[in-house]
Amino acid sequence: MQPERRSFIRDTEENRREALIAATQALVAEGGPQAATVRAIAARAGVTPGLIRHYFGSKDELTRAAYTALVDGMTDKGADALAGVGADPGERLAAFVAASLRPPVVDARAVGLWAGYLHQVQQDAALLAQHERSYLRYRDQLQALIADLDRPDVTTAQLRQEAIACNAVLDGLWLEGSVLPRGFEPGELVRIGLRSISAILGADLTRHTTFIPELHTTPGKAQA
Amino acid sequence: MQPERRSFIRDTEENRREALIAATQALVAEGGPQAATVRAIAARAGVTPGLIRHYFGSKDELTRAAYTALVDGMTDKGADALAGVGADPGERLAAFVAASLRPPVVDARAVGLWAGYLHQVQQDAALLAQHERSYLRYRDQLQALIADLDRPDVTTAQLRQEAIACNAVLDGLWLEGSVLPRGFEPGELVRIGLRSISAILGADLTRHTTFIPELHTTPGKAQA
DNA sequence: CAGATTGTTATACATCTGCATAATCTCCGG
DNA sequence: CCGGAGATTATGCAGATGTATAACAATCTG
Repeated sequence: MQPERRSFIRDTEENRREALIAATQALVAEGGPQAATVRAIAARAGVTPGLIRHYFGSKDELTRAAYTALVDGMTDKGADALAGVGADPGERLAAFVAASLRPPVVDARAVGLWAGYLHQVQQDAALLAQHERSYLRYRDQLQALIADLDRPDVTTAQLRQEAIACNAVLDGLWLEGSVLPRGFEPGELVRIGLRSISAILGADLTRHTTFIPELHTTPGKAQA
Repeated sequence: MQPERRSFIRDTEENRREALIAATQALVAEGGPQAATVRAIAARAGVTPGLIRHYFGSKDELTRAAYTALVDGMTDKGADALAGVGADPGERLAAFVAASLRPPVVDARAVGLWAGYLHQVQQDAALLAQHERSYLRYRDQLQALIADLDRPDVTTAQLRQEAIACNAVLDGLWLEGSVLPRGFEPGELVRIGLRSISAILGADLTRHTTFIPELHTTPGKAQA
Protein backbone atom coordinates (compact mmCIF):
# COMPACT_ATOMS: atom_id res chain seq x y z
CA MET A 1 0.00 0.00 0.00
CA GLN A 2 2.90 2.32 -0.65
CA PRO A 3 2.00 5.58 -2.42
CA GLU A 4 2.58 4.93 -6.06
CA ARG A 5 4.61 7.29 -8.14
CA ARG A 6 2.65 10.35 -9.06
CA SER A 7 1.50 10.44 -12.66
CA PHE A 8 2.12 13.53 -14.77
CA ILE A 9 1.92 14.95 -18.23
CA ARG A 10 4.62 16.80 -20.06
CA ASP A 11 4.05 20.44 -20.71
CA THR A 12 5.73 23.13 -22.78
CA GLU A 13 8.66 24.99 -21.34
CA GLU A 14 6.74 28.25 -21.58
CA ASN A 15 3.78 26.96 -19.60
CA ARG A 16 5.94 25.54 -16.86
CA ARG A 17 8.00 28.68 -16.51
CA GLU A 18 4.88 30.83 -16.38
CA ALA A 19 3.24 28.58 -13.82
CA LEU A 20 6.30 28.65 -11.59
CA ILE A 21 6.65 32.42 -11.89
CA ALA A 22 2.96 32.94 -11.16
CA ALA A 23 3.15 30.67 -8.13
CA THR A 24 6.20 32.53 -6.86
CA GLN A 25 4.52 35.91 -7.22
CA ALA A 26 1.35 34.73 -5.53
CA LEU A 27 3.24 33.38 -2.55
CA VAL A 28 5.46 36.43 -2.19
CA ALA A 29 2.44 38.71 -2.45
CA GLU A 30 0.51 36.85 0.22
CA GLY A 31 3.15 35.83 2.69
CA GLY A 32 6.37 37.58 1.82
CA PRO A 33 9.62 36.06 0.57
CA GLN A 34 9.73 33.60 3.44
CA ALA A 35 6.54 31.97 2.19
CA ALA A 36 7.99 31.35 -1.25
CA THR A 37 9.94 28.17 -0.55
CA VAL A 38 10.76 25.78 -3.33
CA ARG A 39 8.29 23.26 -1.97
CA ALA A 40 5.47 25.78 -1.63
CA ILE A 41 6.12 27.18 -5.09
CA ALA A 42 6.16 23.74 -6.64
CA ALA A 43 2.98 22.70 -4.86
CA ARG A 44 1.18 25.84 -5.98
CA ALA A 45 2.33 25.30 -9.55
CA GLY A 46 1.19 21.69 -9.42
CA VAL A 47 4.62 20.14 -9.82
CA THR A 48 7.41 18.80 -7.64
CA PRO A 49 10.31 20.93 -6.37
CA GLY A 50 12.82 19.38 -8.70
CA LEU A 51 11.28 21.14 -11.68
CA ILE A 52 12.35 24.51 -10.35
CA ARG A 53 15.94 23.53 -10.69
CA HIS A 54 15.23 22.04 -14.09
CA TYR A 55 13.73 25.16 -15.65
CA PHE A 56 15.61 27.72 -13.62
CA GLY A 57 19.11 26.98 -12.51
CA SER A 58 18.31 27.80 -8.91
CA LYS A 59 15.65 29.32 -6.75
CA ASP A 60 17.49 32.61 -6.96
CA GLU A 61 17.15 32.64 -10.70
CA LEU A 62 13.44 31.92 -10.44
CA THR A 63 13.11 34.81 -8.04
CA ARG A 64 14.80 37.18 -10.44
CA ALA A 65 12.65 35.96 -13.29
CA ALA A 66 9.53 36.54 -11.21
CA TYR A 67 10.62 40.08 -10.44
CA THR A 68 11.38 40.80 -14.07
CA ALA A 69 7.95 39.56 -15.02
CA LEU A 70 6.47 41.84 -12.38
CA VAL A 71 8.03 45.07 -13.57
CA ASP A 72 7.31 44.23 -17.19
CA GLY A 73 3.66 43.71 -16.34
CA MET A 74 3.56 47.02 -14.48
CA THR A 75 4.69 48.93 -17.52
CA ASP A 76 2.07 47.32 -19.70
CA LYS A 77 -0.73 48.40 -17.42
CA GLY A 78 -0.03 52.05 -18.07
CA ALA A 79 -0.38 51.53 -21.79
CA ASP A 80 -3.56 49.49 -21.32
CA ALA A 81 -5.22 52.35 -19.49
CA LEU A 82 -4.75 54.60 -22.49
CA ALA A 83 -5.97 52.07 -25.03
CA GLY A 84 -9.66 52.90 -25.29
CA VAL A 85 -9.45 56.62 -24.64
CA GLY A 86 -9.75 59.48 -27.09
CA ALA A 87 -7.14 61.99 -28.13
CA ASP A 88 -7.96 64.81 -25.72
CA PRO A 89 -4.89 65.31 -23.50
CA GLY A 90 -6.89 66.04 -20.37
CA GLU A 91 -9.04 63.00 -20.87
CA ARG A 92 -6.02 60.79 -21.45
CA LEU A 93 -4.28 61.97 -18.30
CA ALA A 94 -7.48 61.57 -16.31
CA ALA A 95 -7.90 58.01 -17.57
CA PHE A 96 -4.30 57.23 -16.66
CA VAL A 97 -4.77 58.60 -13.15
CA ALA A 98 -8.04 56.77 -12.60
CA ALA A 99 -6.62 53.47 -13.81
CA SER A 100 -3.71 53.84 -11.39
CA LEU A 101 -6.05 54.29 -8.43
CA ARG A 102 -8.41 51.36 -8.67
CA PRO A 103 -8.03 47.59 -8.77
CA PRO A 104 -6.12 45.70 -9.90
CA VAL A 105 -3.41 48.30 -9.41
CA VAL A 106 -4.71 49.30 -6.00
CA ASP A 107 -4.71 45.94 -4.33
CA ALA A 108 -3.25 44.43 -1.19
CA ARG A 109 -1.53 41.72 -3.20
CA ALA A 110 0.23 44.25 -5.42
CA VAL A 111 1.70 46.10 -2.47
CA GLY A 112 2.63 42.83 -0.85
CA LEU A 113 4.47 41.77 -3.96
CA TRP A 114 6.29 45.07 -4.17
CA ALA A 115 7.25 45.00 -0.50
CA GLY A 116 8.34 41.40 -0.70
CA TYR A 117 10.90 42.14 -3.38
CA LEU A 118 12.17 45.39 -1.92
CA HIS A 119 15.16 44.02 -0.04
CA GLN A 120 16.24 41.74 -2.80
CA VAL A 121 16.07 44.65 -5.21
CA GLN A 122 18.09 46.89 -2.94
CA GLN A 123 20.82 44.30 -2.61
CA ASP A 124 21.04 43.12 -6.19
CA ALA A 125 22.50 45.72 -8.54
CA ALA A 126 20.88 44.16 -11.60
CA LEU A 127 17.43 44.19 -10.04
CA LEU A 128 17.95 47.73 -8.79
CA ALA A 129 18.78 48.92 -12.27
CA GLN A 130 15.71 47.16 -13.56
CA HIS A 131 13.57 48.83 -10.92
CA GLU A 132 15.02 52.23 -11.71
CA ARG A 133 14.34 51.79 -15.40
CA SER A 134 10.77 50.73 -14.75
CA TYR A 135 10.11 53.63 -12.38
CA LEU A 136 11.52 56.23 -14.74
CA ARG A 137 9.62 54.79 -17.67
CA TYR A 138 6.38 55.11 -15.74
CA ARG A 139 7.20 58.65 -14.69
CA ASP A 140 8.19 59.63 -18.21
CA GLN A 141 4.88 58.28 -19.43
CA LEU A 142 3.17 60.50 -16.88
CA GLN A 143 5.34 63.46 -17.80
CA ALA A 144 4.49 63.07 -21.48
CA LEU A 145 0.79 63.13 -20.66
CA ILE A 146 1.30 66.27 -18.59
CA ALA A 147 3.29 67.93 -21.33
CA ASP A 148 0.47 67.36 -23.78
CA LEU A 149 -1.91 69.46 -21.71
CA ASP A 150 -2.78 72.83 -23.19
CA ARG A 151 -0.94 75.07 -20.78
CA PRO A 152 1.23 78.10 -21.57
CA ASP A 153 4.81 78.62 -20.43
CA VAL A 154 5.92 75.40 -18.84
CA THR A 155 9.66 74.84 -18.64
CA THR A 156 11.27 71.44 -18.78
CA ALA A 157 12.45 71.71 -15.18
CA GLN A 158 8.94 72.55 -14.05
CA LEU A 159 7.59 69.63 -16.03
CA ARG A 160 9.96 67.28 -14.30
CA GLN A 161 8.92 68.48 -10.88
CA GLU A 162 5.27 68.20 -11.76
CA ALA A 163 5.76 64.64 -12.94
CA ILE A 164 7.53 63.75 -9.71
CA ALA A 165 4.77 65.36 -7.68
CA CYS A 166 1.94 63.68 -9.58
CA ASN A 167 3.71 60.37 -9.41
CA ALA A 168 4.04 60.84 -5.66
CA VAL A 169 0.31 61.46 -5.35
CA LEU A 170 -0.39 58.27 -7.27
CA ASP A 171 2.13 56.26 -5.27
CA GLY A 172 0.91 57.57 -1.95
CA LEU A 173 -2.75 56.94 -2.67
CA TRP A 174 -1.86 53.54 -4.09
CA LEU A 175 -0.07 52.70 -0.86
CA GLU A 176 -2.81 53.91 1.46
CA GLY A 177 -5.62 52.42 -0.54
CA SER A 178 -3.93 49.05 -0.78
CA VAL A 179 -2.82 48.72 2.80
CA LEU A 180 -6.03 50.07 4.32
CA PRO A 181 -8.71 49.12 1.80
CA ARG A 182 -11.50 49.64 4.33
CA GLY A 183 -10.34 53.18 4.98
CA PHE A 184 -11.77 54.65 1.81
CA GLU A 185 -15.11 54.67 0.06
CA PRO A 186 -15.19 53.25 -3.45
CA GLY A 187 -14.05 55.87 -5.89
CA GLU A 188 -12.77 58.15 -3.18
CA LEU A 189 -9.15 57.58 -4.15
CA VAL A 190 -9.86 58.38 -7.78
CA ARG A 191 -11.68 61.58 -6.86
CA ILE A 192 -8.95 62.72 -4.52
CA GLY A 193 -6.25 61.84 -7.01
CA LEU A 194 -7.89 63.76 -9.85
CA ARG A 195 -8.50 66.83 -7.70
CA SER A 196 -4.99 66.86 -6.26
CA ILE A 197 -3.30 66.46 -9.61
CA SER A 198 -5.58 69.10 -11.09
CA ALA A 199 -4.50 71.47 -8.35
CA ILE A 200 -0.82 70.68 -8.80
CA LEU A 201 -0.97 71.18 -12.56
CA GLY A 202 -3.42 74.07 -12.54
CA ALA A 203 -5.62 72.23 -15.04
CA ASP A 204 -9.06 70.86 -14.34
CA LEU A 205 -9.03 67.15 -15.12
CA THR A 206 -12.46 66.47 -13.69
CA ARG A 207 -14.16 68.01 -16.72
CA HIS A 208 -13.05 65.30 -19.11
CA THR A 209 -14.07 62.36 -17.08
CA THR A 210 -17.35 61.26 -18.56
CA PHE A 211 -16.16 57.71 -18.64
CA ILE A 212 -14.88 57.45 -15.10
CA PRO A 213 -17.68 55.75 -13.22
CA GLU A 214 -16.35 56.58 -9.77
CA LEU A 215 -17.18 60.25 -10.23
CA HIS A 216 -20.87 59.60 -10.66
CA THR A 217 -21.54 57.42 -7.66
CA THR A 218 -23.38 58.86 -4.72
CA PRO A 219 -20.86 59.43 -1.93
CA GLY A 220 -21.52 57.13 0.99
CA LYS A 221 -23.30 54.56 -1.12
CA ALA A 222 -21.52 51.69 -2.78
CA GLN A 223 -22.61 50.93 -6.31
CA ALA A 224 -24.12 47.59 -7.27
CA MET B 1 42.69 24.11 23.62
CA GLN B 2 38.91 24.07 23.50
CA PRO B 3 37.24 27.48 23.26
CA GLU B 4 36.52 28.53 26.80
CA ARG B 5 33.13 29.70 27.85
CA ARG B 6 32.45 33.21 26.76
CA SER B 7 32.60 35.80 29.52
CA PHE B 8 29.76 38.26 29.95
CA ILE B 9 28.38 40.96 32.17
CA ARG B 10 24.87 41.29 33.46
CA ASP B 11 22.81 44.12 32.15
CA THR B 12 19.46 45.63 33.00
CA GLU B 13 16.35 44.15 31.51
CA GLU B 14 15.59 47.43 29.75
CA ASN B 15 18.98 47.57 28.07
CA ARG B 16 18.79 44.00 26.88
CA ARG B 17 15.28 44.40 25.49
CA GLU B 18 16.24 47.59 23.72
CA ALA B 19 19.37 46.04 22.26
CA LEU B 20 17.46 43.04 20.97
CA ILE B 21 14.73 45.19 19.49
CA ALA B 22 17.26 47.49 17.83
CA ALA B 23 19.13 44.53 16.39
CA THR B 24 15.90 43.07 15.05
CA GLN B 25 14.92 46.33 13.39
CA ALA B 26 18.33 46.81 11.86
CA LEU B 27 18.35 43.34 10.35
CA VAL B 28 14.79 43.57 9.04
CA ALA B 29 15.54 46.97 7.55
CA GLU B 30 18.66 45.77 5.78
CA GLY B 31 17.79 42.27 4.71
CA GLY B 32 14.11 41.70 5.28
CA PRO B 33 12.44 39.35 7.73
CA GLN B 34 14.48 36.40 6.47
CA ALA B 35 17.65 38.07 7.69
CA ALA B 36 16.35 38.48 11.21
CA THR B 37 17.05 35.00 12.56
CA VAL B 38 17.48 34.45 16.26
CA ARG B 39 21.17 33.83 15.77
CA ALA B 40 21.72 36.95 13.68
CA ILE B 41 19.72 39.08 16.10
CA ALA B 42 21.64 37.78 19.09
CA ALA B 43 24.98 38.29 17.39
CA ARG B 44 24.09 41.86 16.47
CA ALA B 45 22.95 42.57 20.01
CA GLY B 46 26.15 41.08 21.38
CA VAL B 47 24.51 38.17 23.18
CA THR B 48 23.69 34.53 22.54
CA PRO B 49 20.39 33.33 21.05
CA GLY B 50 19.12 31.96 24.32
CA LEU B 51 18.57 35.45 25.69
CA ILE B 52 15.84 36.11 23.18
CA ARG B 53 13.76 33.40 24.71
CA HIS B 54 14.64 34.66 28.15
CA TYR B 55 13.46 38.22 27.67
CA PHE B 56 10.80 37.54 25.10
CA GLY B 57 8.85 34.33 25.20
CA SER B 58 9.58 33.58 21.58
CA LYS B 59 10.94 35.12 18.43
CA ASP B 60 7.43 36.00 17.44
CA GLU B 61 6.98 38.07 20.56
CA LEU B 62 10.24 39.88 19.91
CA THR B 63 9.08 40.62 16.39
CA ARG B 64 5.86 42.14 17.64
CA ALA B 65 7.73 44.18 20.22
CA ALA B 66 10.05 45.48 17.52
CA TYR B 67 7.11 46.53 15.38
CA THR B 68 5.41 48.25 18.28
CA ALA B 69 8.59 50.16 18.99
CA LEU B 70 8.71 51.17 15.34
CA VAL B 71 5.24 52.68 15.13
CA ASP B 72 5.66 54.42 18.47
CA GLY B 73 8.86 56.01 17.25
CA MET B 74 7.18 57.14 14.05
CA THR B 75 4.54 59.04 15.96
CA ASP B 76 7.10 60.83 18.06
CA LYS B 77 8.91 62.14 15.03
CA GLY B 78 5.92 64.19 13.96
CA ALA B 79 5.82 65.94 17.30
CA ASP B 80 9.58 66.52 17.24
CA ALA B 81 9.33 68.36 13.97
CA LEU B 82 6.97 70.89 15.53
CA ALA B 83 9.01 71.37 18.66
CA GLY B 84 11.17 74.34 17.76
CA VAL B 85 8.75 76.12 15.44
CA GLY B 86 6.67 79.22 16.07
CA ALA B 87 2.93 79.57 16.27
CA ASP B 88 2.21 80.59 12.68
CA PRO B 89 0.02 77.84 11.15
CA GLY B 90 1.64 78.01 7.74
CA GLU B 91 5.10 77.81 9.22
CA ARG B 92 4.14 74.86 11.38
CA LEU B 93 2.69 72.92 8.47
CA ALA B 94 5.73 73.74 6.34
CA ALA B 95 8.05 72.49 9.06
CA PHE B 96 6.06 69.29 9.37
CA VAL B 97 6.22 68.70 5.63
CA ALA B 98 9.92 69.41 5.42
CA ALA B 99 10.73 67.13 8.32
CA SER B 100 8.80 64.33 6.66
CA LEU B 101 10.83 64.64 3.47
CA ARG B 102 14.40 64.50 4.64
CA PRO B 103 16.51 62.06 6.61
CA PRO B 104 16.07 60.26 8.87
CA VAL B 105 12.48 59.87 7.72
CA VAL B 106 13.46 59.62 4.08
CA ASP B 107 15.94 56.79 4.30
CA ALA B 108 16.41 53.44 2.64
CA ARG B 109 16.47 51.69 6.00
CA ALA B 110 13.13 53.17 7.00
CA VAL B 111 11.42 51.90 3.89
CA GLY B 112 13.11 48.55 4.27
CA LEU B 113 11.82 48.27 7.79
CA TRP B 114 8.33 49.19 6.72
CA ALA B 115 8.36 46.74 3.83
CA GLY B 116 9.80 44.00 5.97
CA TYR B 117 6.91 44.13 8.38
CA LEU B 118 4.17 44.55 5.81
CA HIS B 119 3.16 40.92 5.46
CA GLN B 120 3.31 40.21 9.13
CA VAL B 121 1.12 43.24 9.77
CA GLN B 122 -1.41 42.19 7.17
CA GLN B 123 -1.71 38.73 8.66
CA ASP B 124 -1.79 39.62 12.34
CA ALA B 125 -4.99 41.38 13.40
CA ALA B 126 -3.36 42.99 16.42
CA LEU B 127 -0.52 44.44 14.38
CA LEU B 128 -2.93 45.61 11.72
CA ALA B 129 -4.98 47.51 14.27
CA GLN B 130 -1.79 49.06 15.60
CA HIS B 131 -0.77 50.09 12.12
CA GLU B 132 -4.18 51.58 11.41
CA ARG B 133 -4.08 53.59 14.63
CA SER B 134 -0.63 54.89 13.86
CA TYR B 135 -1.54 55.88 10.31
CA LEU B 136 -4.71 57.68 11.33
CA ARG B 137 -2.93 59.47 14.16
CA TYR B 138 -0.36 60.79 11.71
CA ARG B 139 -3.03 61.86 9.26
CA ASP B 140 -5.07 63.53 11.97
CA GLN B 141 -1.98 65.44 13.01
CA LEU B 142 -1.64 66.60 9.44
CA GLN B 143 -5.32 67.45 9.20
CA ALA B 144 -5.15 69.53 12.36
CA LEU B 145 -2.28 71.53 10.90
CA ILE B 146 -4.24 72.08 7.71
CA ALA B 147 -7.33 73.14 9.63
CA ASP B 148 -5.33 75.80 11.44
CA LEU B 149 -4.50 77.55 8.19
CA ASP B 150 -6.26 80.84 7.63
CA ARG B 151 -8.62 79.83 4.86
CA PRO B 152 -12.31 80.64 4.48
CA ASP B 153 -15.09 78.13 3.96
CA VAL B 154 -13.55 74.72 4.37
CA THR B 155 -15.95 71.91 5.20
CA THR B 156 -15.01 68.92 7.31
CA ALA B 157 -15.38 66.58 4.34
CA GLN B 158 -13.07 68.76 2.27
CA LEU B 159 -10.58 68.85 5.13
CA ARG B 160 -10.52 65.06 5.25
CA GLN B 161 -9.85 64.79 1.55
CA GLU B 162 -7.12 67.39 1.74
CA ALA B 163 -5.45 65.52 4.57
CA ILE B 164 -5.58 62.27 2.59
CA ALA B 165 -4.16 64.01 -0.47
CA CYS B 166 -1.33 65.74 1.41
CA ASN B 167 -0.52 62.54 3.22
CA ALA B 168 -0.34 60.77 -0.11
CA VAL B 169 2.11 63.38 -1.42
CA LEU B 170 4.30 62.85 1.63
CA ASP B 171 4.08 59.07 1.40
CA GLY B 172 4.79 59.02 -2.30
CA LEU B 173 7.79 61.32 -2.10
CA TRP B 174 9.02 59.41 0.94
CA LEU B 175 8.83 56.21 -1.04
CA GLU B 176 10.56 57.52 -4.14
CA GLY B 177 13.22 59.40 -2.25
CA SER B 178 14.06 56.43 -0.07
CA VAL B 179 14.15 53.78 -2.74
CA LEU B 180 15.97 55.91 -5.31
CA PRO B 181 18.10 58.26 -3.21
CA ARG B 182 20.32 59.10 -6.16
CA GLY B 183 17.37 60.18 -8.22
CA PHE B 184 16.85 63.52 -6.51
CA GLU B 185 18.99 66.48 -5.68
CA PRO B 186 19.27 67.42 -2.01
CA GLY B 187 16.26 69.46 -1.01
CA GLU B 188 14.38 68.67 -4.17
CA LEU B 189 11.87 66.49 -2.39
CA VAL B 190 11.19 69.20 0.19
CA ARG B 191 10.68 71.81 -2.51
CA ILE B 192 8.37 69.63 -4.54
CA GLY B 193 6.43 68.60 -1.46
CA LEU B 194 5.88 72.16 -0.30
CA ARG B 195 4.82 73.34 -3.73
CA SER B 196 2.45 70.44 -4.30
CA ILE B 197 0.79 70.74 -0.93
CA SER B 198 0.54 74.49 -1.39
CA ALA B 199 -1.26 73.89 -4.67
CA ILE B 200 -3.60 71.30 -3.18
CA LEU B 201 -4.52 73.52 -0.25
CA GLY B 202 -4.53 76.78 -2.15
CA ALA B 203 -2.21 78.32 0.43
CA ASP B 204 1.39 79.34 -0.17
CA LEU B 205 3.56 77.49 2.31
CA THR B 206 6.83 78.57 0.77
CA ARG B 207 6.53 82.06 2.26
CA HIS B 208 6.93 80.92 5.83
CA THR B 209 9.96 78.80 5.35
CA THR B 210 12.81 80.96 6.49
CA PHE B 211 14.16 78.11 8.55
CA ILE B 212 14.08 75.42 5.90
CA PRO B 213 17.63 75.26 4.57
CA GLU B 214 16.77 73.23 1.49
CA LEU B 215 14.98 76.16 -0.06
CA HIS B 216 18.07 78.35 -0.09
CA THR B 217 20.54 75.99 -1.67
CA THR B 218 21.61 76.56 -5.22
CA PRO B 219 19.95 73.93 -7.38
CA GLY B 220 22.49 71.54 -8.77
CA LYS B 221 25.00 72.19 -6.03
CA ALA B 222 25.12 70.16 -2.87
CA GLN B 223 25.68 72.13 0.30
CA ALA B 224 28.70 71.62 2.50
C1' DC C 1 5.73 -1.46 -31.70
C1' DA C 2 10.74 -0.84 -29.86
C1' DG C 3 14.12 2.30 -28.42
C1' DA C 4 15.88 6.75 -27.31
C1' DT C 5 15.13 11.29 -25.28
C1' DT C 6 14.29 14.06 -21.56
C1' DG C 7 10.65 16.07 -18.78
C1' DT C 8 9.27 14.83 -14.22
C1' DT C 9 9.31 12.65 -9.86
C1' DA C 10 11.56 10.62 -5.79
C1' DT C 11 15.09 10.39 -2.49
C1' DA C 12 19.08 11.87 0.05
C1' DC C 13 21.86 15.35 2.28
C1' DA C 14 24.14 19.28 4.43
C1' DT C 15 22.76 23.43 6.39
C1' DC C 16 19.84 26.50 8.82
C1' DT C 17 15.93 27.67 11.85
C1' DG C 18 13.48 28.19 16.28
C1' DC C 19 13.10 26.10 20.53
C1' DA C 20 14.01 23.47 24.78
C1' DT C 21 17.01 22.32 28.46
C1' DA C 22 21.21 21.86 31.03
C1' DA C 23 25.47 23.90 32.42
C1' DT C 24 27.81 27.92 34.11
C1' DC C 25 29.15 32.38 35.54
C1' DT C 26 28.07 37.08 37.35
C1' DC C 27 26.50 39.77 40.85
C1' DC C 28 23.94 40.87 45.09
C1' DG C 29 23.06 40.38 50.06
C1' DG C 30 24.73 38.73 54.16
C1' DC D 1 34.42 36.64 51.80
C1' DC D 2 30.70 33.45 50.72
C1' DG D 3 26.49 31.42 49.15
C1' DG D 4 22.43 31.71 46.53
C1' DA D 5 19.76 33.47 42.69
C1' DG D 6 19.06 34.07 38.18
C1' DA D 7 21.04 36.12 34.04
C1' DT D 8 23.73 34.24 30.39
C1' DT D 9 25.84 30.79 27.72
C1' DA D 10 26.35 26.10 25.69
C1' DT D 11 24.47 22.11 23.70
C1' DG D 12 21.07 19.27 21.55
C1' DC D 13 17.03 18.45 18.68
C1' DA D 14 13.18 18.14 15.35
C1' DG D 15 11.71 20.25 11.41
C1' DA D 16 12.38 23.16 7.29
C1' DT D 17 15.15 24.73 3.38
C1' DG D 18 17.86 24.63 -1.01
C1' DT D 19 20.35 21.57 -3.74
C1' DA D 20 22.25 17.47 -5.86
C1' DT D 21 21.52 13.04 -7.92
C1' DA D 22 19.16 8.91 -9.24
C1' DA D 23 14.99 6.62 -10.82
C1' DC D 24 11.13 6.68 -13.64
C1' DA D 25 7.80 7.33 -17.37
C1' DA D 26 5.58 10.30 -21.06
C1' DT D 27 6.37 11.41 -25.56
C1' DC D 28 8.88 11.31 -29.89
C1' DT D 29 11.28 8.95 -33.60
C1' DG D 30 12.13 5.16 -36.54
